[in-house]
Amino acid sequence: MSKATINDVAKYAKVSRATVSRVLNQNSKVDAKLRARVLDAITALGYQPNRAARRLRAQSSNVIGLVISDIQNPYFLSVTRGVEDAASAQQMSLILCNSDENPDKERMYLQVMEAERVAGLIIVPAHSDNSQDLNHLKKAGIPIILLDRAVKDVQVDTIRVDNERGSYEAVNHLIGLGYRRIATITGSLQLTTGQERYQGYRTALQAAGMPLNEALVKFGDFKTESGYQLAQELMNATEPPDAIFVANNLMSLGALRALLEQNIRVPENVALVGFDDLPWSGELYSPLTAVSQPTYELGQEAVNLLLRRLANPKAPYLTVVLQPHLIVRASCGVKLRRPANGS
Amino acid sequence: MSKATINDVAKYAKVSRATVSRVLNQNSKVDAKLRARVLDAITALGYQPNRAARRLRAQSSNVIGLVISDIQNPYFLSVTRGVEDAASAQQMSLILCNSDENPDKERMYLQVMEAERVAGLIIVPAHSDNSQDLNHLKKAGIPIILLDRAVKDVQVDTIRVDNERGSYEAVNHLIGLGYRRIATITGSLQLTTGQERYQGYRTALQAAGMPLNEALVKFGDFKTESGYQLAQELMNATEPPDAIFVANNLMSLGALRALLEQNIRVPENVALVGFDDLPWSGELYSPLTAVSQPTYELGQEAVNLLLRRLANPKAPYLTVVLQPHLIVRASCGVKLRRPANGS
DNA sequence: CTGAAAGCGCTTACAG
DNA sequence: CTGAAAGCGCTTACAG
Repeated sequence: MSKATINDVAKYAKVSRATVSRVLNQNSKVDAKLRARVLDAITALGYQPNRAARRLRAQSSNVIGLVISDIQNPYFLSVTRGVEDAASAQQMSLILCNSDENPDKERMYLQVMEAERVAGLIIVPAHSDNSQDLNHLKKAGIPIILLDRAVKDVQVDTIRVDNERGSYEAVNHLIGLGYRRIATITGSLQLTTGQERYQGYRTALQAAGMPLNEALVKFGDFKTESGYQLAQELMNATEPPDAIFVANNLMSLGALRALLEQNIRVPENVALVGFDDLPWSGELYSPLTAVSQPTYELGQEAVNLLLRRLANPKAPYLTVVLQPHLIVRASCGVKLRRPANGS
Repeated sequence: MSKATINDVAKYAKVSRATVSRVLNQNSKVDAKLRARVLDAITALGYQPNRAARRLRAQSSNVIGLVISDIQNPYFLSVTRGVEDAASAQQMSLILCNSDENPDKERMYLQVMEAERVAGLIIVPAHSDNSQDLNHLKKAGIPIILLDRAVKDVQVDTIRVDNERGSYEAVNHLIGLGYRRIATITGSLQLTTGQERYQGYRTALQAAGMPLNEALVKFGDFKTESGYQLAQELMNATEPPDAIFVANNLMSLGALRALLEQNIRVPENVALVGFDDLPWSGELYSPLTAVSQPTYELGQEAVNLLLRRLANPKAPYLTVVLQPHLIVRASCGVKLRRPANGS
């Protein structure tokens, strides 16, 4: 069965195609009788307007592009959910791509987004230097929202959390509990999240008058395996840390695995605090104290920023910063070090 | 800056639009000199073909629709990754929707898919009775691949795991360890996965000559909260079970949370085996013994089925069944009940 | 191998 | 309020 087109509907309803189009788009007045005939015809023929044709003609799209840097990361479950909900509330669809932290894949997908003439792009950039590609898209008239990470030399709307403050709080919490050899497993300094979370660690130490010990700083890549490796390195050193702040969720899981394998108890032998909460953080071997990001809201706000930009392309660029908050569970050793009712 | 079109490229390269199109689509011979001029023009103008126009004219699309039933479920991290990888290897993009287990949302999204004229649809159906919508799409010429769950009265390609065998193995493993009051928290019988996993439980009991005790059977909805609730119900009964088989990942996490809150030790007080493995199952409070599905392969195979169907629309419909396997960790109590080197 | 022309299914000034 | 007509940016027989 071939698909019904607007012509079929027009014939069936004995009106012009223009009238069918007007009924469909609801923005101009159509006589009630004609409208009824058109609606009948649509149901009778099972008509679905061809969006490719509409997009071509109207030069506007109801598709949002979403480029994620690592679709395996649970962080994006909730972010994507937020984007999807907000988009579908506006009758917009989502094209989803996974750059896999790979600049080449990212470039390819940006070309796809351009070719699709998406209404706008929400992207978690894979690196902080792709200003060229992004600016190209911007010039092509596609609004861009940067999510989670910033990019040098590109002026666009941005939504992210206050990473520095989040890790400051996490590390400060450990300091308050009396830990003195606090290590960090942090992310790549190529990413703004990596920079900012590392900075929060340093600021907290500094504010407490504690020296920065380079032997206690390990740089990972935000993936599970590096958390696993680096936790081993830290614990196998001659002077291991008494606490570790891990800069994202996957590395925290990797670190936890390494500690378990070596029978190092958390928090008795070493305390652990992570960045990014997980829905199952409370059910982990050592329930994880973590900096929780409002991930769902991050996704929603990204769409809001996009809608705002679409409504007013010349509006000044906005950076929206959401606040993370520390969720205290057992892995930081709060029960060992303080009374349970401690503030 | 307005976008370059094929006309601009043609003028710049001093050839016809047809020639530009031929260079772009690589399927017919173009003189090397002309080709070079066209390629130069494309780079010079930063030209990206408009996919909406191509789709309209060529009546073919390089977009795959993916409708997921619950995007919050970690199960789909890996499935989506598999689909994405396989699709991008074929230069195809993904439109992602989340039906949220809601038949109305699902229907709406199926309409979107039809309107987008996607090349094909991969769907995890939200209920087993939407044959009407799916058959409509099928008639409209859009190939459908059912993932994970079957639907009544609709003949299409299907990819799923052997759910009955998976839960049979899980329950049989518990029986082999000597448990005698084995409860199950299973999913809705509206879903084939719910039916099949429940059936596997019953078959295993039956094969062992054990009676089915209805007090030990609880029906959830595959979401965390129901696992939490039903585990409480089971453990608060006058005769609680000595083991629980939970029919999916989220309910397993919920059950684990309930047990932790009540200080019920796993597996010492009650053993736990789940369906669906999680990347962090080994780092859970009680490392979870679980039936692991080949989720990534499920996603990839779904795309393969789709490509096969696209290549040969009249081919007989296929159901591909992948085998799950049991991963034994601590939560089933294997160490309590058997020597560590037991087979 | 190449170009002129038709047409995919819509939307939108334009005229009435 | 309604219809005839033009045109969005492509691809693809068709002719040469």
